[in-house]
Amino acid sequence: MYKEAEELLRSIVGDIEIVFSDTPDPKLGDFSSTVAFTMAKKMKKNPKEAAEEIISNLKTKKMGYIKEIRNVGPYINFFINYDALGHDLLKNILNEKWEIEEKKEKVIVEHTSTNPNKPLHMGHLRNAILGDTLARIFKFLRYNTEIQNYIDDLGIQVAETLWGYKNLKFDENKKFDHLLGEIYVEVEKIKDYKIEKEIRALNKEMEESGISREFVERCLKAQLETVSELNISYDVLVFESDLIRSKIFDEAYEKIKQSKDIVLEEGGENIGCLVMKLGNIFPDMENPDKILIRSDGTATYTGKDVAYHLWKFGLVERNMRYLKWNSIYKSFSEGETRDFGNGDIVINVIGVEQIYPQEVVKLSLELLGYYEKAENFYHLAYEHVSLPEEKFSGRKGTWIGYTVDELLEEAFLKAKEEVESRRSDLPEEKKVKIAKAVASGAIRYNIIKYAPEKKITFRWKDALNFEGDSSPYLQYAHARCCSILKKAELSDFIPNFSDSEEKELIKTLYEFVIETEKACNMKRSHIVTKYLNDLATVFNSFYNSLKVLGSEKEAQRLTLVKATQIVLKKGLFLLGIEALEEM
RNA sequence: GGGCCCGUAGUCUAGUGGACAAGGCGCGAGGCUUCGGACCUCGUUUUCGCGGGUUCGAAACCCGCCGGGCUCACCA
Repeated sequence: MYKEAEELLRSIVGDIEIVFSDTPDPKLGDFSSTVAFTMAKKMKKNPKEAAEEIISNLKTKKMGYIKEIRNVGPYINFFINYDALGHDLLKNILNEKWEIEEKKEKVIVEHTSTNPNKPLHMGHLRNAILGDTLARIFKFLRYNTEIQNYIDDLGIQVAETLWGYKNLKFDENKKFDHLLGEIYVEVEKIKDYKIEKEIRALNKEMEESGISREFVERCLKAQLETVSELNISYDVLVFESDLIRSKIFDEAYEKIKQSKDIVLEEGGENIGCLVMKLGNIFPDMENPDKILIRSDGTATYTGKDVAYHLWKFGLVERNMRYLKWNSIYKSFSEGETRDFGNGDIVINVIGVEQIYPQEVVKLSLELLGYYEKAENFYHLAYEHVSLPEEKFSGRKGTWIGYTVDELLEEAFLKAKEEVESRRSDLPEEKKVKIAKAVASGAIRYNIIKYAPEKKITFRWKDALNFEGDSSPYLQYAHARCCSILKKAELSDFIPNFSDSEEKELIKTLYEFVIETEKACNMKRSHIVTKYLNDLATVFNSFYNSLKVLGSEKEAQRLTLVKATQIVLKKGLFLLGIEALEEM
């Protein structure tokens, strides 16, 4: 439809930018273009005359989904042939034909990547939800998509927790990640010089003998249980220890040394370090050099990240082996070979505080001559979730009381209460199922609806809001569709979409793929939530003012309901939210 | 100090050059003999942080301020 309008205009105005926007009132048209403003200059006329001239030239053109083109002052307004559009669109939606072409690029989305020594809290959750949702959008748009979760199993945080686990007494009956979280907070509190020394020794032992692997996996398993309640999963868990053992990092460091801008310092304060020279790129910085390998030969965080990304982009020969762990693969010392990594596009969901180090990783790709890879390296930076009073801190333990498990439990209780009061007729099992889906959906929606660069202050009132701009609002609209559809059979009809509510619904349904593509291109998933909320609003309005069952136009309205149900279900799936048939 | 991000009604947010700035929450008034009231309709409240500029047109783009945050380690 928009394509048709663009082609029509293009044939008159030539090569200038054409964008469409909604009109303020459907009486003026269904959508409009402002090309007349741009053309007015070229034609040396006023915009209104330019618009009139463009229209007069379009008069002779053949039109399909466009019924009429008219100018309102300088605006060129299009009227949609809803019968034609509705007929074809509904047919496609009912067959789930989205007309999306298969992409040849492989996309790797890395998200979560939480240290495996604590339970997930709201801050981690935003990361996981942003990543999972974006990956779902990429998959829907037919990209080959791989989701990675990077497990830093050799870090000092794990060492501290392992030390505490061995030396301190705690309630062993707790969920393992919660237990470790409390241990970690305690160790941070009591650690002195002597303990720190022991922890460092333990950390060294971990790196050399792999004694922490089982411990880390137990914690990871508990974390994965939590996110799976929110329909979040991964394709592969990449353990840092395996990247080291498989010598992928070594190979990557050899490669890095080949760049003339990454040098082994022979003097100065960084003597003995492998350093990325960024003076030309950041001339204003006091100390623009970035150390990748320390003078003692160990890699810095950024150094490891550069190496990891050479692997992600398929730029090292060596690979790891993998074992299937439930439905997810994990890297392991033995197992099968799999084609993980080797991506064309890499998206990292990492907090805003890492904008600079992420920029350095991108620059390293450029310095090594991989310009195309650098171009396809995206840091999806998101702002943090904070409590009204302070920030979440793993060390200080401000997350206690706000873990994802506690949030889920709280949301479930609230949802269960709602279901009880509305649907006491349902069997217990069903009520629980609905309450779970409502709780999980409400949490996901409440986080993904904000633009990533917005800070979120966590308030129970908002997180447990089941009305208005929320997931239950969408789920309810879907359940309504299902309820109607249960009462009648679909049948053929001759299109006659004459009511404004029908038209509005068709137009909104048409926008689904367009909006999803926009969300994908901009890497902003909240565009999808906005769209679905609009769709549900338009549908509810349609539902309230027009009768479906028993009306003269039952067949076509029923088909509209069916199409709405399918799009809502698909859209909710993109958000990782279950589309309930009743609630 | 350099770089980046945020500032839109009481409150939270959408809106990266177009027609009167759009929603949610809150508050107020209505709507089931009607396909499910987790809904709908109407009302309330905004000099889009401030001051310049560019443009036929600016919440959006440029410059300068103000307020808040992040960042500039051989830390992770």
